[in-house]
Formats: sequence, structure tokens, C-alpha cells
Amino acid sequence: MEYSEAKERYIEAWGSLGSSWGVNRTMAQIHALLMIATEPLSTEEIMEDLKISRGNANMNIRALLDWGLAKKVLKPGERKEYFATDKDPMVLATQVAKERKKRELDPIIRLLEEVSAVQGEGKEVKEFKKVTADLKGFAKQADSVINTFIQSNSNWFFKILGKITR
Amino acid sequence: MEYSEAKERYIEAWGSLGSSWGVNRTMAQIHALLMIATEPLSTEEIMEDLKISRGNANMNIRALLDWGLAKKVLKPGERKEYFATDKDPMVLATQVAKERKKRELDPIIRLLEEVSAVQGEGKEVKEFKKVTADLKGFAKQADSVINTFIQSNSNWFFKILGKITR
DNA sequence: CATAACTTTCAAATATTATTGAAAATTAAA
DNA sequence: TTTAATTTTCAATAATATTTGAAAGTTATG
Repeated sequence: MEYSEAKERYIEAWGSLGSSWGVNRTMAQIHALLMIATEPLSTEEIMEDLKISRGNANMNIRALLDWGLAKKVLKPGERKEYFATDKDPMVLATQVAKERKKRELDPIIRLLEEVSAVQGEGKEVKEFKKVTADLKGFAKQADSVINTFIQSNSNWFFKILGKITR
Repeated sequence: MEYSEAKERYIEAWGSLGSSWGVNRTMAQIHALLMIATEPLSTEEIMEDLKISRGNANMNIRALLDWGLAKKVLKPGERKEYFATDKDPMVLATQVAKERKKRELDPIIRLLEEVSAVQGEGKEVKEFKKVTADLKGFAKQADSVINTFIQSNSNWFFKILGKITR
């Protein structure tokens, strides 16, 4: 396969994968581009490569910075901003886990805390309490696992992989 | 909190959570409803409770069946179809993991297999090969973990939780 | 300060995705 | 077979999300 074709397919796939991971298509594509870049890229270069507008590029670069998935790189003597990403997949996974936990798991646990304390004695209410309490318990276990994952170094994953498959 | 308020908030939250987990809002809301139902529900009951059209209800019930997140229940002597879901959060998690693996992880691994075999010797090509190979390796490890998770019984989660937090 | 380089904003335009509802299809019972 | 209950389909519509691009904002430099 030609490099240009491979690159195109990889960026497109990463983009659609991104959508199902809570980051929008363009954001994921910019990330994909930074992953394979041999040096930091400027907004202009990103615009050109992905054929997107300045506004779009700017917005999504900000979002990547916000998610901790890209960082600003300043070249000495240059005014323009360049961007780069950490290329270790584990760092990526950790960062995504951290952000999604904050944006999704934490709020749902808080909500389940609230609604599982509902008043009443009827059959429906009892079932509701049981189900939401079970979900809350599960969500908290998931939270523990994710916290452990986030806090530990990049060998963690492979260490437990060893343990559980032994 | 009143039951009606708690129920509303829970269904709304589950719906928006769903979006970020690859299932659409209505699909997640129907699932939420089935989770707290004390008996199987008909399409009519779902339409009424969530105030959605027949077409919408039907489509999303099919999608839930397709994801393995709901099952048909036939009441003897009745023609109408009823639907129910497994209420164990672990069963839910397993099912979602299984489907998302099939829909997302498996395809991306296949793509990475292909594109990491790109031809060429330049700096860009070398970097591309390295990055995509790393991603592929990571994706395969993730695949192992998920497979173990899917195959094992519901105690698995707590067992490894014990191991890794020890 | 004035200018130019660069970044950010945001209202309007587009594109994408979800929803409706009525008609068509299916199926069970009469 | 006919009828009626039920489910499915799908084109039209509505809702949501993304993208554009030009104007406004910012900041370094002469």
C-alpha cells in the first residue's frame, strides 16, 4: 500500500472511531495527524492537510489541549504556535479514561446517589431503588478500577494483563 | 425526592450517557425504562411513557435486541410482544463490551494491520509504521482484556479488582 | 504608537442524525 | 380466506451538531 493511501485510511478511521469515543471527528483526525507527524505542526499545516477551515482547526486544537491530548510547542524565535501529541498509546488511553471519567462516570454516580434515595414504599419505587443502587455500586467499582489505571504508570496495564490471564 | 422526578432524571441521564457510549439517546432511554420496570413492557407502553412515536419505539427496540440488551417476552394467549432487559449491571457491561469490540476494536485492528504494512523508507513512512504498529499492539492487548472479561462470569470484575488493588 | 502576524470568536450555512406518522407488510385468529 | 391486530418500513420533517469564513481580538516587533 502507498503511504498516501495508508495515511488517508488511517486518518479517516481514527476520525470515525473518535466519534464513538466521545471526541468529534475532526478532533480525532487532528489527533491522528499529530500521532504520525515527525515534528510539531502549526494550525496552517493542519488546515491544509485535513482541508478544514481555520475556525474549525482552531476550535478542535483547543479541544485537544483541553482533553490533554495535545500540547503547545513553541519554536524559539517564532511567533506561530505548534502542536504535538504524546505518541504512547498508553498515555492516550490514560488521558481519555481520565477525561471520560470526569465527564461521564462522576456525574452519573452523583445522579444515582440522588435518585436512589427516592421516597416511597410501592412496588415500582422499591424496584427503582434496587436497580439504581445496583448501578451505583457497579459504577463505583468501575470508578476504582479507572482510578487505579490513571494513577499508575504505563506498565500497569500489562502487569494486570499478566495477572488475570495467568 | 418524588418517585416521578427521580424516574425522569434517571431516564434523562441514562439517555445522555448512552450517546457517549455508542447507543443513541432513545435507545438508552428505553433501556433505562426496562431496567426499572417491574414487568415486561409492550411497544405501546414504551411509546406512552417516553412520549415517542411508534416508528421510533420500534426501531430502537430492534436496536436493543440487536445489541443483546433486551429480549422479547411472549405472554401466553397474547399476541402483543413484550420486552425486558437483564437487570444485572455486569451483564449490561459485558454485552456492551462485546458489541463495541465487534463494532469498533475489531475493525480498527484490521485497519492497523493493513496500513502498518505500508511500503517505503522515508522518515514519514518510518514514523507512520512505528506509530501504527504501536497502536496495533496496544489494541490487541485491549482485545485480550476484553475477551477475558466477556468470557468470564460476573465475579471476574471483582476478582481482578481485588488483585490489582492488593 | 502603528503595523503586521497570528489567534479567536461566532452567526450563518451545511451536513448529519433522529423522529414522525401514515402506509405497507405481516401474522394470528375467526 | 377474510379480517383485524400488530409490526415494520421509509420518505418527509425536525432536531442537533459541525463547519465555514470573515471580522474582531490579541500580541510581538519595529
